[in-house]
Amino acid sequence: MDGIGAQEVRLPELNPIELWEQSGRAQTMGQTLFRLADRKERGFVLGPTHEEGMSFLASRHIQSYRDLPVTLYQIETKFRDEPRPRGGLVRLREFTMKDAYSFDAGWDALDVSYAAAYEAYVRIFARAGVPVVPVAADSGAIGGKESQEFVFLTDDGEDEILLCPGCGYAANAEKADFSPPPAVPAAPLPMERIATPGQKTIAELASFLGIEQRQTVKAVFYKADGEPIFVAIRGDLDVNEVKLKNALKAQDVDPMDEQMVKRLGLVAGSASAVGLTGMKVVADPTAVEAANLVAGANEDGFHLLNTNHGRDWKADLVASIGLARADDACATCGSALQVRRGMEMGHVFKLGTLYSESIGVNYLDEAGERHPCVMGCYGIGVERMLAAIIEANHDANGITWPASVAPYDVHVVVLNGDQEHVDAALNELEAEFAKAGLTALVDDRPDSAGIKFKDADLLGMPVRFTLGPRSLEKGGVEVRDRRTGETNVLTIGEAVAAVRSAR
RNA sequence: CGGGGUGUAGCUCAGCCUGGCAGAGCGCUACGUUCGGGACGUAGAGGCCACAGGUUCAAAUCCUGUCACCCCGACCA
Repeated sequence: MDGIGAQEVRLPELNPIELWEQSGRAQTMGQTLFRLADRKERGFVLGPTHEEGMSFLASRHIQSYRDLPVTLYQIETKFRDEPRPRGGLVRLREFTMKDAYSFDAGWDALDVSYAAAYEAYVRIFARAGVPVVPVAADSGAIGGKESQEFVFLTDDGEDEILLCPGCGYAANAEKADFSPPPAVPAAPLPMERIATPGQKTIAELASFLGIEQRQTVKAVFYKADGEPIFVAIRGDLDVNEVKLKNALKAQDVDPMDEQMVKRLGLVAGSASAVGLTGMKVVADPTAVEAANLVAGANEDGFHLLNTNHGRDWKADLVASIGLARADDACATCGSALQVRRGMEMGHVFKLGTLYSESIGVNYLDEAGERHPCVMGCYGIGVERMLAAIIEANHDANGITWPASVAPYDVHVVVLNGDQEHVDAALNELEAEFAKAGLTALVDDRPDSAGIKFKDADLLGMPVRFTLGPRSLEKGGVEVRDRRTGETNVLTIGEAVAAVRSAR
């Protein structure tokens, strides 16, 4: 971060609620905000992220285009009342985030700051020994125009990632574009009502009629911010709820509950938009473009042959809301997409002027005109990254920390430390560490050597020094590389110098 | 919030089905031996069986409720 000219700061965790009302997120973040009140009943929130705070800080200092660009960052605790904390360090109510925010004069300038942060992230993950894949992502509750996640691929991950082996396209399933299989070409035929007793699912219906699933329309019911939504999508596809939410510009999209389905008189298993009134109809292009699709007749046990959009029904909104799956065609090059699971390590966003407008971060340009700053924000989950570092750097005996992120440079196992000459050598060693600016974890417990060696392996500092009567006889300390097991006996001075130069 | 699971010694767990003395391994304490890749012997200490009710002659065990934690879904770094 410092390397790209970012400035470290530290913001309060305790924020007045007014700041969050100003940005509108007191409402939009809803339940995930930890709220509290002081003795005078003034409202506060514990910061779940710091777009508001950073914008407020920036608004006090940025006046002219000459003040820009500015990137501020901090490494600080965030609080989120998560619906379900889980997985040890993977999802916490209280976690540490490295969060950075850039302020620029215009979108082109943001692209430069964004690219710099992006490149810095690539270097950070490489140095920490965590293999990540940058993927296109949905920006979720943070908002903004464009965003990319850095994803650590692991079967334990919470996210589904689609990867294109052909062109390198990579995206979170929430966001992923793809080309649905083509429709079966046909000229429109007259609509026809037929009996389909007991056929509830698309698979049943298709095999009952001897047609392909892509020759049907699937009806799915949702509730978007309390409003009923009827979704029509070709039978061979599933709905991506994130895309649906974005298309509707809704805050919350959930599958419709049974009471609501009943109240609205919807016939699950035989529903369609033909003749439907009283609710908004959202259609995927696949349902609109194909001809002669089989749809529900809105009567249990009956379906309609040859329904056609425009003639028989009409969508209020047409938007791509299909969920990409393994083996779907890449939208760019047509190759079959692959699916992997992954864990989100970091996320970079082009925020735009969302917060600079609501909080009031403005600058005067060369012409003396006032504009809101164009912002970007960049986060890394520290605990989550810790989990990934260990996942990516361990062997059967324990952790194998990359030197760049090891808690200590050296693990010193002291044997027979009660012997005077061993103790004297240890004092000398510690003095050398101090002089060299190295940190050491010294194990001088009166336990057996085996226990201490096992613990050293488990904790996994990159280098282990063994200091005892036997090593001193051989001329100093035994130096052992945690990963390779390579062992040498060196003098105290040589050993410390070797670690220092390797760091 | 919906679904599933678990709460017993410091830790990991058995015991619960089929009610009847509170258990094991590890750890801990003492002594002796051992001592550079998780040693051994002997002797010990250690419990409101999550909590609150109920059933019963008798409850860790059966029933009801509460709480906490873990796992699966919606949220995200």
